[in-house]
Amino acid sequence: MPSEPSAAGRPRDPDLSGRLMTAALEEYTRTGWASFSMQGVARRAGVGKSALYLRWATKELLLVDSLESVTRPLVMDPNTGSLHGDLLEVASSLLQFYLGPVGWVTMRVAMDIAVEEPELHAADLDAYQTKVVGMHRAAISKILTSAVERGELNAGADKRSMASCLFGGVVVHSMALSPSERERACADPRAEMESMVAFVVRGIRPEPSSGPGPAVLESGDADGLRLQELL
Amino acid sequence: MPSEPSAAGRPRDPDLSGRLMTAALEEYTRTGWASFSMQGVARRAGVGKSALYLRWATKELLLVDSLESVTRPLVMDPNTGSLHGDLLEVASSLLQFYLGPVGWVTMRVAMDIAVEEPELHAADLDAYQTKVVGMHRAAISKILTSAVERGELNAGADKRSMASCLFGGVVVHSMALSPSERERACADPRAEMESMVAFVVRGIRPEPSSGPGPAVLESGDADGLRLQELL
Amino acid sequence: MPSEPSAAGRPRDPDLSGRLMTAALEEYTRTGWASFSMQGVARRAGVGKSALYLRWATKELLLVDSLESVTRPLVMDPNTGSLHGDLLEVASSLLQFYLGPVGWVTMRVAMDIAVEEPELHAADLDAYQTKVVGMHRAAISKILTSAVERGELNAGADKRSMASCLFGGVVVHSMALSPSERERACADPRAEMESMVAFVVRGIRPEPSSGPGPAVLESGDADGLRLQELL
Amino acid sequence: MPSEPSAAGRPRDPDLSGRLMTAALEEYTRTGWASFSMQGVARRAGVGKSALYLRWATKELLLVDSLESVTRPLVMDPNTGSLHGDLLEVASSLLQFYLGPVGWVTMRVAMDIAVEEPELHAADLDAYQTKVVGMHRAAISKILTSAVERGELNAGADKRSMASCLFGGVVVHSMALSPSERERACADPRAEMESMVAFVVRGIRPEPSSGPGPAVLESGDADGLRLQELL
DNA sequence: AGCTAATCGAGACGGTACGTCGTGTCTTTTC
DNA sequence: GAAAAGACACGACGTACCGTCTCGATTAGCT
Repeated sequence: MPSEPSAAGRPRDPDLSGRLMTAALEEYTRTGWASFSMQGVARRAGVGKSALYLRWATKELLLVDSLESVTRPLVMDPNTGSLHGDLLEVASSLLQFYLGPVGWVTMRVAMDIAVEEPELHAADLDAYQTKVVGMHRAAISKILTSAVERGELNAGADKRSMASCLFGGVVVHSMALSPSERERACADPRAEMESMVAFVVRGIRPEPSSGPGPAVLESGDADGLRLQELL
Repeated sequence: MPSEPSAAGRPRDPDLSGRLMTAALEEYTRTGWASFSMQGVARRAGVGKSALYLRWATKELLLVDSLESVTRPLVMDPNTGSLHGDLLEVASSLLQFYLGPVGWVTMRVAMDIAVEEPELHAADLDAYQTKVVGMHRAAISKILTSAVERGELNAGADKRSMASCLFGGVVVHSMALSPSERERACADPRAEMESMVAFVVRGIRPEPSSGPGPAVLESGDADGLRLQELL
Repeated sequence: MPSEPSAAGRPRDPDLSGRLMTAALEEYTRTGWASFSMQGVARRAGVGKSALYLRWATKELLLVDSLESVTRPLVMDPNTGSLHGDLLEVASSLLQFYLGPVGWVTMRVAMDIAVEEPELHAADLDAYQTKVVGMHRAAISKILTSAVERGELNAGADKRSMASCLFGGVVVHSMALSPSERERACADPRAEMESMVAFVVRGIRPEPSSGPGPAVLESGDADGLRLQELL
Repeated sequence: MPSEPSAAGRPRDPDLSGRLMTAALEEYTRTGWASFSMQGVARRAGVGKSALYLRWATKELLLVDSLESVTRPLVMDPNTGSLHGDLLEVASSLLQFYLGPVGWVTMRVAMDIAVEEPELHAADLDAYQTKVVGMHRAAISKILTSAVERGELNAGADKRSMASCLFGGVVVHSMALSPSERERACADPRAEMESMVAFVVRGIRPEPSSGPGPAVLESGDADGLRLQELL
């Protein structure tokens, strides 16, 4: 959604906005935020800077729009009929997303927003945080609501905490993978998420009967938490 | 802890590092990350740029050190006797940490490391990651080990997923708070974390009595996930 | 006199040329030549740039037309009966002209033409030069011709040098005046030119009685003229 | 004379100012004032823009200094013993100067000064006008003063007008030459100036005896004043 | 005491990006 | 079918900061 176009005069090139957002994402993923520049995006897209500034006043706004444009297609409304199935769907989707460059960018921008003083570009970027990251957490929340309807979850449960745990778990997991693990996760995200979803679902079940016993979690390797695994 | 000083030659001004970190914090709190510049810090401190570059190679490292220097150490060694109590201690400490500017920067740098190509700055930043996140890692490892000893957690459990969920949950929670919620969370971080920790502990308990539910679906096909092709 | 309008198609807004020239003059007087821009004129007039470029190819041409439109024609056809009187008339007219903004721009453009490579803009600008400077040329030619008829000037005289001296003298004089002298010159241009014209007329008089003086030296060698080698 | 250098800190590269001025002149003569840009000068010299802006705040000041640096060597203090000889020396020197690119530039800048609003860069550029163009006119004035001492000129003569006429005549002449005439003038500037100097000297002589007679001027061609000849 | 070696202020330097502005061309709609 | 309006590629503006560098002036410990 670039800024309001006008009626009279030469109309804007309809393809250009898309090309610019694509170029912006390429630029960002290649160089990171620190070297993300309007100049660079224009260069990469083979256009003048005016074409950019006509549509987006700052590079933040450009990046936000660009991210949104590729995030939107991520439909997060599974309906497998079970809490476990729904969460597995969403979790593996999210993992796939945050393993890709757009996911990286999304998290980094979200962080930049969190770091930024509120009075600065707050208005511009807050909407983004709500839209993109919030969307993901909202998807999980929705699944939890369905679970309440099916009786799989107490109505009074803290759905926000649950959603944060799963969402955060996925994100942190995606960041902590070694290159070889990364490859494996890309190849089969559902298998990658199976264990974590099972863990979360177990926490979600409304009323656990007491009786402790041996867990059936098949673990990962139990060699303690390496630094990379933690973060 | 600025970079290794040398033996011979004129010794460093012992006060200067402190003055520079103070100036860095003033600069950061006044203008935010976006306008945080080495030049600005030097200007504010009334020194040349060399005094900065002799101690810190990048502004990230400077800021991290500066923030660290004013942060009291987290409570990372709880011993409440129960898994729930220990995790609540750690979770609230982490929340407190990631609500403050030190936590923001820490996450930012961690993300930069995760995203960065391994060959770039790896040596520089890995040391940092170890330093800052090290205590978190040690604390969580210790808690989980204690839980295994107490029989609250199966030795073969996927500790990695559990840690990711708790850690990620706390971080995401801290990022998603509105200003007013933020204030509340700062005031009483334990209350803020109570619900999430309870949820996690429930998931951790070793053996659920009943079956895991009808979660045998093979997950349909990922309709709506055109993400990969869009990148 | 904007460039040739066409017959068919949408007719030009008859008022627009005038409005544009007015806007150009406002812009020029407000900001000076350095910040005189087509864009600024278009903005001030509230029209698109095409309306300007359809009529004037360059901002010089626009400004010249605009200035011309508000300038009364010079007195360039004197007939006082004497060479001195005629030249005084023309010289003071020229002085007046080159003291005003129209004269400035005229000289600027003339210099651009003289400096420019012949193949560049030659066609465009030659027409302009003819139009603006044409009357000066006609007037001076006529005066010199009359002087020949009256016997005040030898038919074989180097009229070119004479004209250059007078014309150049006036222009240089107009450029070298201090603000206060400028004011005085505008108030009474004839008095300002009296001395110079007298000097020129003395040189023009056909035949000096005595010898030309001891000017037979072959001029030494040009010590101190290292200019050419320095370029 | 770039702006005041400082005491402390790394000293300025002593050669750089010269290289920059050379690059500036190259740039100007190649492209004219309209396309004369700091950026272009920096590019040509292979330096950053900071090196330019450190020394000259505006491109006008840069150009002025650059011109001065090549104008200074033009020693204009002939001493042939006669008015005619002195003037011929100076006139041919000036002609040579104004036929070259530096001369073009000098005149154009002088015009820009005359055109500019007084309150703008007036302080900056006025000095230049006085220094460079004034220097040339002053040289002529000095010769005239010597002529007064030798009795070749009335003490009460309007030396300013005379200087303007000769100076202006030379400049206008240099601008009005066709390419072929230009070549001829460069080859032998004294011959080119002979006629004009003779004309001026005749005007200068203190008291003409009456008696008209046939001029000895060997004219140019007498076919009227073509436009180019006038300007 | 003289030497060596580092610190430190200061600032030059080659780069690069900022966001604004102006250029001249091009592509539409409007009359 | 030209006029008019705005999009567009291009590039300069002057400022700011980057990280490296070269200075001079300190300020120690080591011969």
